[in-house]
Amino acid sequence: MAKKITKRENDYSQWYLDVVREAQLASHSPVRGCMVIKPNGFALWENMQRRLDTMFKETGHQNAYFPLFIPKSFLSKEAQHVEGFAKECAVVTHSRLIHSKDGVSVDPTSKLEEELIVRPTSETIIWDSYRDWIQSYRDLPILLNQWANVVRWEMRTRLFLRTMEFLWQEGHTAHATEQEARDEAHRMLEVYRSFAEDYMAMPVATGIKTESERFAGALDTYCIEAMMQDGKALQAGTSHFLGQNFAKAFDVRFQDRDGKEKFVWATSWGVSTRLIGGLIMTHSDDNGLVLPPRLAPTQVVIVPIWRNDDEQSRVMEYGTSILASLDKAGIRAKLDDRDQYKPGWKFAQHEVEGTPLRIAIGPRDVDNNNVELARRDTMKKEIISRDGVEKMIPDLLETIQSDLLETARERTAKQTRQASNYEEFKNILDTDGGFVYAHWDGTAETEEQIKNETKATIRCLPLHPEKQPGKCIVTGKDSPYPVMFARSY
RNA sequence: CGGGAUGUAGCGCAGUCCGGUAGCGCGCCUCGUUCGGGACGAGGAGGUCGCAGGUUCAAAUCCUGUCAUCCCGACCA
Repeated sequence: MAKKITKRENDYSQWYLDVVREAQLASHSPVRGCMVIKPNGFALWENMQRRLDTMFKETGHQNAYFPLFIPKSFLSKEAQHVEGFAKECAVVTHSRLIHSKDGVSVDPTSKLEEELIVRPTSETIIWDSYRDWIQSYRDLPILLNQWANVVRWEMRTRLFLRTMEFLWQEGHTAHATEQEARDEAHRMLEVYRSFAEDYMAMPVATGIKTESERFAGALDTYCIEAMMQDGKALQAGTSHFLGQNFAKAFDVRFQDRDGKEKFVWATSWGVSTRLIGGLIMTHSDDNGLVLPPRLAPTQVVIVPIWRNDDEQSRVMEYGTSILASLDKAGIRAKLDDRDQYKPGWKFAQHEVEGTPLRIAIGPRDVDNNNVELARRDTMKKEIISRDGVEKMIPDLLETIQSDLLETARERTAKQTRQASNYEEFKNILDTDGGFVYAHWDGTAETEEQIKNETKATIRCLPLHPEKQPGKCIVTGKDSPYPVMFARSY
């Protein structure tokens, strides 16, 4: 079984690539650093998208769409923002090809007056529009989201975790008051936290980024951080309080109730296809992908078993009725009736693709009015009565969902440690990795030193710090509370 | 972008040192037997050896360049 997948303990990176390939989620494309998302992977993304989209709508947001191309001049309007993205932008300089000896080449006469940047994120082009949309406090708040692709010219890429082009959603909101904008940034962080935990079954730490880790152009960046099986952290989502930086850069003002003209307050927030990488590295095992039922494209697969035509028709009739029951119960179920594959092959295939539940039915089961039920997460099998299927399966799927979260929580808890001095800190990172809480003196210099010496960064500071004074593990200076470090993806 | 490794059929690999016109396993196609954990037999298809130059009578093999992937650094969601 699962002979094509490298064991995690042997080579975690290779295991990850093997799972992505064998579960047919994505493959490398002819374009460096870009990926082809295959139907299995995209179906998973669609389920994530659908749920997130609902959550955005429930919190009062609407979808819109802004252009892929951003005039170069827009990007230079917010100084911090430019600095953050300048090194990783794709630039469109020409608009035409001409025939040449080797096929086609760029027509030098088609050079653009103003070059266009392929969006690395859309703050600038959106705030340019907001200037026209906002005159009065009555026009606020604006609560928009867009589903889009963005491009960041990365040096080193990994499928889903870091690709040059990726799919994401970016929320961009405009508010009359600072408090309202801060509340929005927190509200969306909470949406991300509950999506990660309740749907992905991926426990996350929430917190606030240090100055050096925060989004270019933001005053505060809030994040959800997840711990992967190999002890490395993954930034899974961010929500930014942008203050009035973009309003000032794009001159977006409104007249308030008091008659005065004021700059608008802003937030932005996003999660990307990187979440799929997090999902894989949270639950999957040496047999392949493990998917949480709430997001799995197929929640239950029915594998029929037969030896001859007579058995085939009996088993298929039985399977079809079970499929109908599951459909009625609102379960995403599939009857795998492909005749060219044997049952054993199908078992292995659905296993590697992460289908949460498998029902196997053969002539014996038809005679006894039974089904064989197998859980992907625990690999345990049991025989149950067919009559209980439509009642039991939905409950079992929810059990799997909560078991996955619980297992991941326990693992993350084991991977979360305290370090009281620098030696211990380094030792934990070099042996087990994971989240390490330690005292820090609050300076960027110390943060930088720790990063250079240990490769660990401050993943986040607590949102609601409790006083727990101590001494910085590097400088010995006073620290009000420990902060969370980890090596990260 | 720097250091190391790798690139040969859809996937995994051998062949490269010592140049002589490409092979193995899985998968794929046909037929038959099979079918409760990746079936078996027989027959068959599939590769400009990552790409581009060069050396040579002759290049998967030697030389140069380039691209991609993996690992390690710098950068990042």
